[in-house]
Parts: sequence; C-alpha cells; structure tokens
Amino acid sequence: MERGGGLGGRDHARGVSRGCLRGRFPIMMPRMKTLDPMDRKILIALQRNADIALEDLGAMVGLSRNAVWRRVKALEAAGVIRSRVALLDPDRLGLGLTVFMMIRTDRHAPDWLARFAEATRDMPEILGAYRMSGDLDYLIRARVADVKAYDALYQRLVARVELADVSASFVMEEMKETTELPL
Amino acid sequence: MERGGGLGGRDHARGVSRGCLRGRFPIMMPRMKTLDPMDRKILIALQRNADIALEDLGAMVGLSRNAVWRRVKALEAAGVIRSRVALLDPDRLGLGLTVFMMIRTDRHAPDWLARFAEATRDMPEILGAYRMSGDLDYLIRARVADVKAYDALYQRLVARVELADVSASFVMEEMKETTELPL
DNA sequence: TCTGAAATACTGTCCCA
DNA sequence: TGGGACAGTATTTCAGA
Repeated sequence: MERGGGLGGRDHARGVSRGCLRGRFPIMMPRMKTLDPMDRKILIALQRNADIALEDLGAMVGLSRNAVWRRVKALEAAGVIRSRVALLDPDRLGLGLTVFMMIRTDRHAPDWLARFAEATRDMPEILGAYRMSGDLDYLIRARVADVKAYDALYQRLVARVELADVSASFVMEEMKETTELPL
Repeated sequence: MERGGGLGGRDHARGVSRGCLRGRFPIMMPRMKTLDPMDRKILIALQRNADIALEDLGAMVGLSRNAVWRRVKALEAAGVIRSRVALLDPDRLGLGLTVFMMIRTDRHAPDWLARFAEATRDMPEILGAYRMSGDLDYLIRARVADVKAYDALYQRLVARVELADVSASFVMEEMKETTELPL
C-alpha cells in the first residue's frame, strides 16, 4: 500500500498486471515516436517555463491535463527532457563577467586531453568546454566576477594542464543568452 | 522603463508575450540580504534540479519545509532566481551541431548594431550573442542540425545585416555544457 | 491504442504560536 | 522559525471512443 510518489524517480511497471510482455525493446529506452506537433508545443512551453501547471499547459496546447502529463512523462523517459533547473541571475550573484578562452595547442596525446577534460569539468566557473574544428583547438566559456577572478581561473587551469597559446576575449555585452533550443 | 524582471510565478499571463526578460539594471526589488550559507545551498540545489520537493530541499539544507519556501520566494522576488526551465537534449531533437561564429566588422553605427541585435534575437538557432572585447567584435553561439543547416542560418543572417568577416568554428566534442553558476 | 473525467495522495502556501 | 490547516496540483484509476 505504500505510495512512492517521487518525481521522476520511480518507473511504473507497465504490462505486469496484464501479463503480456512484448519485450521488443530493451527496457532502457522507451521508443520515442517522432515528435508530433503536440509534443513540440509542449517542449516549447516547458523550455521557456517549467513552472507552469499541467492544467494551463494543457489549455495551451489543446489537450487535457491528463494527456499532457502522459506525454511529458514519455518525453522524460525518452531523455528528450533532460532535467528541470532554476536559472539564476549571474549579475546578482557577483558573476558579472563572461569570458571566452580560445586555446591552441600542439599537445594531442590522449593523456593530455583527458587531463584537460577533467580540469574543465572540475572547475565550476567553466560553463562550457568544446573541442573545435579549424585552427582553433579548444574553446572555453566561463563566468567570473571580474578580470582579476579570470586571472585566478587562468592560473589554476594552466597549473593543471599545459597550455601554450591561450587568448581571452571578454564579453562586453550579452545581447542574447538562452537555453531554449530551436524547435 | 520599469520592467520589473522577476518571474511571475503565480499569475499565468494569458497571452504569452515575447517580452525581453532581461533587465540588468540595479533595480533591486526587496532588498536582498547578502547570501547566507543557507541561501547558497538552496541555490546550488535548485540550479542542479528544480524538481525537488520543498520537503526534501529543506532536509538537504537543514531547514523546515516552510523556512525554505520563504527563502525561495525571497530569492525569486529579488531576481536571483530568474526562472525555472526544462533542459532538452539537443541530439535527440536533431540538433547535433554547435557552431560558433566569430564576427569582425567595421560597421559600428548604432543603427547597424540595433539591426544585428534584433536579428540574433529573432533567430531561434542562435542561443548566445555577445559583443566582445579585443580583435574579435562579435561572437555567436548557435545550435543547428548539421553543416547544411548552418549555411542556411548564415545566409539568413547576412541577408538581414551586412557582415564582412565571419568565420565559423564547429564543435567536434562538447566536453562540458552546464547552466550551473559557480556559487 | 488513444482519450478525458473523477478519485486520491502529495506538495505548495498561508496562518498562528 | 516550525507545526499544522488548507488549497491546488500531480498521479493513479477507470471507463469510453
């Protein structure tokens, strides 16, 4: 009689009561039908504001609260909806400076790359780290308080992994910054 | 010019207006006391997972459900918590390619900049647009399906605003990508 | 299969000590 | 601040197209 009730934690065993297990798919990944227009609308709404009530979301896309709920759960299970997070205001938290670090290197040994990847993962100021095509090898996107804080970040990074050519570009004006994917 | 940022939270605006959510003027709403360790813990938890129940969040930071609720509301009112959103998986949505566009220009007239800003805001593939310091003038971060889709994006952009020198760098490997600010 | 409506359990919100 | 009462919401169950 216990009720789980956790969000996103428990999966509801399906098909056990009926006894008809198709067993076609590995349990891991519930198949995702191609996104129909309804799913698209739901995703568009949720990636703009995940606080919305199912009732309102349903009204928005023209579905009952219940149908929407089932679709959302399916999208979560399929991994399309990865998480729900709170977006904070960097300026109000004293993180007024966005900096991009353009990195060129001749070190291409797997060991070097592993250390670099680990270092960027460990440093919370680094929001994004990318291996690039073209003449630029790596690009880092970071948030810090000011130029001084950037220098500290830079020092910590080069202390962990050898970087030959690093050039920093500071963001003067953030004209756009969103997590909303084009759907 | 009084746009009280913040997230609505309670009232669900009927017509979803496409307004700009970003007022970065120091219009402090209810005065925010300096973040005490409790607030920090709450923010850290919420920017990692906003799905958590107040009960559990309280247990996590060592406060009652109620006290946590009050703090969260205060942080929202102060604009520290800007919104809650769903994070989607780009790959599962057919957006497998991240591209950075490095832009240099000699056009520095306010009119040009206004058109550029408007164009980037209108194009949903563009996730970030930044005016930079240094020899690089502007940087754009975008998500598209593939190189062909990038070219379409590029064509649409240059059709709207004159761009002399644009060089694209494609992301081969996304080593890190997070919305969690360092707290 | 899919849907919507009602019933239930839980969680956010408010009031009071 | 914490405890409890209330209201609103998510989740389950059930019946129907």
